[in-house]
Amino acid sequence: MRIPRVPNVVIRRLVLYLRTLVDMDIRSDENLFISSQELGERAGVTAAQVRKDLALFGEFGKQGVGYHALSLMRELQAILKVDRDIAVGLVGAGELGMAMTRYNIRRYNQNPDYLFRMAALFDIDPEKIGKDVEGVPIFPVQEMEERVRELNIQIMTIAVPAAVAQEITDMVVRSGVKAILNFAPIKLTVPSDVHLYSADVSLDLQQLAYYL
Amino acid sequence: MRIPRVPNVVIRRLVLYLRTLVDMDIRSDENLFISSQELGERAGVTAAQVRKDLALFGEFGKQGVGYHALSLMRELQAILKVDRDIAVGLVGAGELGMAMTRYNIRRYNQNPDYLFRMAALFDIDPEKIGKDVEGVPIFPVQEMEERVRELNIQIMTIAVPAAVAQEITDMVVRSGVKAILNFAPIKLTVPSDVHLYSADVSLDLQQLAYYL
DNA sequence: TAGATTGTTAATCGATTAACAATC
DNA sequence: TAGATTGTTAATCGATTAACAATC
Repeated sequence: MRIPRVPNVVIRRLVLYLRTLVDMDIRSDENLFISSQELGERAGVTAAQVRKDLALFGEFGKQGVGYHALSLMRELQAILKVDRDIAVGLVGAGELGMAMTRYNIRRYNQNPDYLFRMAALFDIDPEKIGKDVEGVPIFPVQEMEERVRELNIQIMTIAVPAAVAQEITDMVVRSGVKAILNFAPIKLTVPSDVHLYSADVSLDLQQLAYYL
Repeated sequence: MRIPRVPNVVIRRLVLYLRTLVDMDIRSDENLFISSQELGERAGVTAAQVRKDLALFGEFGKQGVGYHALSLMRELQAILKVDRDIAVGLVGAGELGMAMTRYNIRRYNQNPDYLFRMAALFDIDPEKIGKDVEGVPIFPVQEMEERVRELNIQIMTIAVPAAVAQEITDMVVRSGVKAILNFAPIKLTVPSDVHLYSADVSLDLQQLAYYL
């Protein structure tokens, strides 16, 4: 099936639908069907939107009945590519980086559907290098290229100070990683074939302040 | 001046413009003017968009010259209400919560333009209650309503496990806080007069996986 | 004055919602 | 069969971009 260019917002919503299904504990009922109406309500979007989004990728529903919940969950996992193990790296083993890493590891261990596996941390501090966080080794940033290849790291998380974030990003790009999740509060520049998403707590806080 | 309903995306961009100006270190030149063209380039949006966004709130520019950088910065701070001290609370003094708190405190101490002041943490763990994180006290969640009033907490950050996040949110709402930043990976429901923004790392990671 | 850049209107683009024939 | 709900087309809505007169 030919998939047209998919807007970013649609992907964001697919992730939401998937999480809604996962949280519903649908495995308890093998034969559960869910309508676009109900899925929409639970995810916080309209029924029409749900149908439109899903229709972009195929025909997953049955008229008069709805969507087979378990199948839809599997389909969404496949579309979003979260049905396979994904090795994740993190640069900057500071407070935030450590917290993120532990958080991720915990989810990975507790939830068999959560396949983001922390594979390596990178830092410049000689004090930290060689140590590990719950079994995840800390390597010197100089070894990034080598380790990315060796461990097949597909997503790199950046949690370094803003001042060095661009420099580190360039390194990550050179190491061949095509997807970056950035926590540094600064605008990063990457080549067009690299996908960057920036999560910035201080932007979020400032945004909220407007509504006070 | 009458301000029309402002779309959320515009607020998001205003925050971006403000940060761009702050990062430019414009204080070194009292008389610096910046064009919508340049500001747009630095922030990653078109010049027309910059002008349109700003025009929603007033006329800040000068034809043929551009915007007085320092004045624009002050205007944006006022519009976004980040020109005054804002007391922030956090529920869930776990790993992530602690990391966020320390991160915020550090920024507050280092940057005189960053006015989000961590005022209190809340937790249920008797081990943690009574202790403090870099001077910020940890209170029992039961005292939330009282402490919010006493400390004039305006934004509450939620960093508790997903399982109790809605329950805690209801408490936050009862305590009178009108702006919530949520880190728990779950859809929360709040009354329409409460502003909620959810930052979810696992959603971000899943979204990135699609582009692999 | 000449050149540059704003604020704003009009044109375009894209995304959401409504509606309904098809069909389980 | 009757009722329900899909997939999809058409209508609506909103946001972005282009263009340009006003003016510093």
